[in-house]
Amino acid sequence: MSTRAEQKLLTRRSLMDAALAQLSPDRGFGSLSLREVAREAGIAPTSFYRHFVDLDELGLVLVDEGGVALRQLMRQARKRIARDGSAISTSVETFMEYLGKNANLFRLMLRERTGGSKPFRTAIKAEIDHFVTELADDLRRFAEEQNKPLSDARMVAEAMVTLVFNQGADALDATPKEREELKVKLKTELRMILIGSQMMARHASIR
Amino acid sequence: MSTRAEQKLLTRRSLMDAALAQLSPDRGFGSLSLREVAREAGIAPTSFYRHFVDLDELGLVLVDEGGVALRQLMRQARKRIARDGSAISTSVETFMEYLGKNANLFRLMLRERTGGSKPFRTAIKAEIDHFVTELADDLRRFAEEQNKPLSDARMVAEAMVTLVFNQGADALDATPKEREELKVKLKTELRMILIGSQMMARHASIR
DNA sequence: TGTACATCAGTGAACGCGCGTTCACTGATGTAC
DNA sequence: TGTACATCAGTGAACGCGCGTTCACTGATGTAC
Repeated sequence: MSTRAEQKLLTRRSLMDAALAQLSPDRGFGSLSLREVAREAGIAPTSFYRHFVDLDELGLVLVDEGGVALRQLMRQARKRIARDGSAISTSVETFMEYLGKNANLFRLMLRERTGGSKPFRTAIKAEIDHFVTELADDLRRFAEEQNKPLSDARMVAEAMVTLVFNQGADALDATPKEREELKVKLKTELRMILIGSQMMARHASIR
Repeated sequence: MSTRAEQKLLTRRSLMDAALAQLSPDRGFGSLSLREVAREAGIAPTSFYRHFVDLDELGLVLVDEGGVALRQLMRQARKRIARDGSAISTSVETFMEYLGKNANLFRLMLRERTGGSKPFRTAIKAEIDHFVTELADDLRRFAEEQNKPLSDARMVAEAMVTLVFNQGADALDATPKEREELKVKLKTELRMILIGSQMMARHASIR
């Protein structure tokens, strides 16, 4: 690849990093300004337009990256579960690890899920939906392997993802100690849902 | 009360209503401007300062109103459960009814819970926390009455509230048909958690 | 390899706009006597 | 009840500011021959 094109990609990346860097518990993507992002990236405001038509376009690319992170997370969790067992505990640990490594990327996904512009919400919903679908598949597979049928796998997956993402948002702003408590709580809650679903399946099959 | 003071209260109310009216799936409280709110309320921008020091102060008053709505909701649900039984189903129905009647008030609570300024998040968290505490009390009481002990009542209440609020946020922007599906899903998920908790309590007591 | 031309990422000046906030004001309402 | 004064909700002009966006430009990099 030519030097010029490489340089362009580097600048593009620094714009995206600049936007991510400005996110915080107090500041959502919607409160960023183009000038601010360009300033943080070290380029003139007008140069921004060489890379994106507006801030929203940049945001959507970040959401794509968030989706990639989610898929990586899912793959990593599967690998570890295959090795260590303990699906719930391992999943929660893996999730929290990814959360720490990509704090602002997750912050974007968690916060703009509600409250962003329409294309934003749609894009994030699509990523999460994909995640839920994969989780539901896994749940069905585990249920079959262990011969413990469960009821409404998709619903179970949705509820689990809702709880994980919400506690994840809390974990982002929590102290390490609080984070550990959140993990314990999260694992317990996920277990409740799983057991509840198994009981409902058993009860339904007896009828 | 004198005419002047009454009029002032009316203006204050119309400022609050104006702010609420501007909220939508696309627009959070953070994107409102003082001038916009004053315009919508039909007063000069400068008159705003006769009522609030800034928009955030107005927002916090709205959060208080949200808290009041939550407590009303809780009281109403208790009354209906006492009459009709079916705690989960009745609670979900009552919640959705309140959601419809105070859409933008709930939108504020649901969205600014993450993403608003610090005092905002703190105030909303306090309201939700109160709600969770009351729910946990109810859950314990029901468990005792029905002689079906449950494990970690507070955790159960938190998980339930998380699910209810998240689906509530979705319900706000859903068609009536989707809303009905959300209700069914929500009831099933809450049942899973409750049953799961009961099973965990039983298992723990056997040991 | 050297030369002449094309491309294009990044620039700086300039624009109009809505914003939050200040200030001195107005005139209706309220109060004291 | 009537009069003189005080209060204060609402006003309109004015301010400085950061914003997004346009435009014609520069000069290094890339390409054709």
